[in-house]
Amino acid sequence: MARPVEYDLENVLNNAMELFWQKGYENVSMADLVSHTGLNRRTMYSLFGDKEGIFKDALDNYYAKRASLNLERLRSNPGKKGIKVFLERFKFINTFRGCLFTNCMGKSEFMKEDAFEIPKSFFIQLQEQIEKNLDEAFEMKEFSGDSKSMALTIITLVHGLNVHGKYNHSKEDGEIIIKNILNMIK
Amino acid sequence: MARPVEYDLENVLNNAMELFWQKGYENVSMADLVSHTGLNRRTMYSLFGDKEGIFKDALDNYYAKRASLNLERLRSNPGKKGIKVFLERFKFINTFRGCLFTNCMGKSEFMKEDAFEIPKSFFIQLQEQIEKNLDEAFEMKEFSGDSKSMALTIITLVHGLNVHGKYNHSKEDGEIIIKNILNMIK
DNA sequence: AGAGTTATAGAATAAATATTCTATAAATAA
DNA sequence: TTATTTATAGAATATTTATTCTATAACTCT
Repeated sequence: MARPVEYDLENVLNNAMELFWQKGYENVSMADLVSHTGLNRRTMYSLFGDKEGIFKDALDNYYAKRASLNLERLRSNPGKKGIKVFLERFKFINTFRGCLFTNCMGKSEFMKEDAFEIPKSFFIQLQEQIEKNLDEAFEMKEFSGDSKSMALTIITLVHGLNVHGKYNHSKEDGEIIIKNILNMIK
Repeated sequence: MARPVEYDLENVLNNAMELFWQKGYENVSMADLVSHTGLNRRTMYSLFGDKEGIFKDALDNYYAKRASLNLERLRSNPGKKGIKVFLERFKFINTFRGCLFTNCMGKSEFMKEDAFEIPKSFFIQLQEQIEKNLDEAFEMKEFSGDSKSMALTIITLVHGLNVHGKYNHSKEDGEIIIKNILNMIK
């Protein structure tokens, strides 16, 4: 019926996500988005409405394609194993650019926007899932202690790891902390 | 010799700092700075050069007036006591706006700028001082373990606390983590 | 008092950047 | 084929926001 699209939405969102991740919302211009996604300026607006629309869809994409994998890793490996698998992904993070979600907290008034619900609910789910894994670990005699408090400590260390990595580009530090966390679970 | 100033530099820097802290570098306009500092536009430029100059001086001010106090608390209270005093300040943070330094990582290319040295060296000093306090704690039989690894874990939890507080405005969470850290030192 | 110096006020300018507009192109269904 | 629909290209416009300019004010030293 109409001219077929030349872009791949998947690709467009991934490229936009990378830009926002690398530079932060306010430091990405529409010109950047146009040149890095290859998408036409006008098409951009008709697809996403405005810059904030692109941003929100990029966050959705990040959740769907990356962040939610962390939940999956925990769910599909019950008990301590899941936490180990989850944490070990951080060893392969070598760009030290932190977490897209957390980096975006710099966006003006972000915490009051709808889009903030995406990261917020993700971290709530993540913490709950870690707690669930710790409860399973308790059943499996791998852990004894307060699973709620330990889950909170773990999620805090994960946040901290993302920040520390930006100040100190040391791969060993990540490994040490991951090892320490796993040692705390016993 | 010349017309006397009407502003108070101390105040100007504090107000600028508050703005950058609250909104992030790119979301603060010169108009904001002018209206919130009460300083004249032109005077602003002659004092600081440009917006980045104001930002850099605000970071210096933050270090001099606030951040460095954390080092002092650790230094003046040897051993575990210092870590306790240092951590307990976080109980009184109820605005959940995170750490000015870390929030600024959203500034474009911040990590490649000179100003980045201010927070970077601060966190290095902080981690070293925590390690020193742990070594003292060891001498005082308050702690036995790897002070290097424990200092790294503590600094990471402090970073994490700042991030977690943004997602979850719970005062109890901070207290739980602080309690947990102190329990780890034994 | 008057010259010299720096501060202030707010308008004017300049630069960056989000958004819209004017064509034109490529497809399909009738 | 032709009408219709949506995509693309890139220029044009809007807006926002950093920076500079033109006066004018307030002080001190001679």
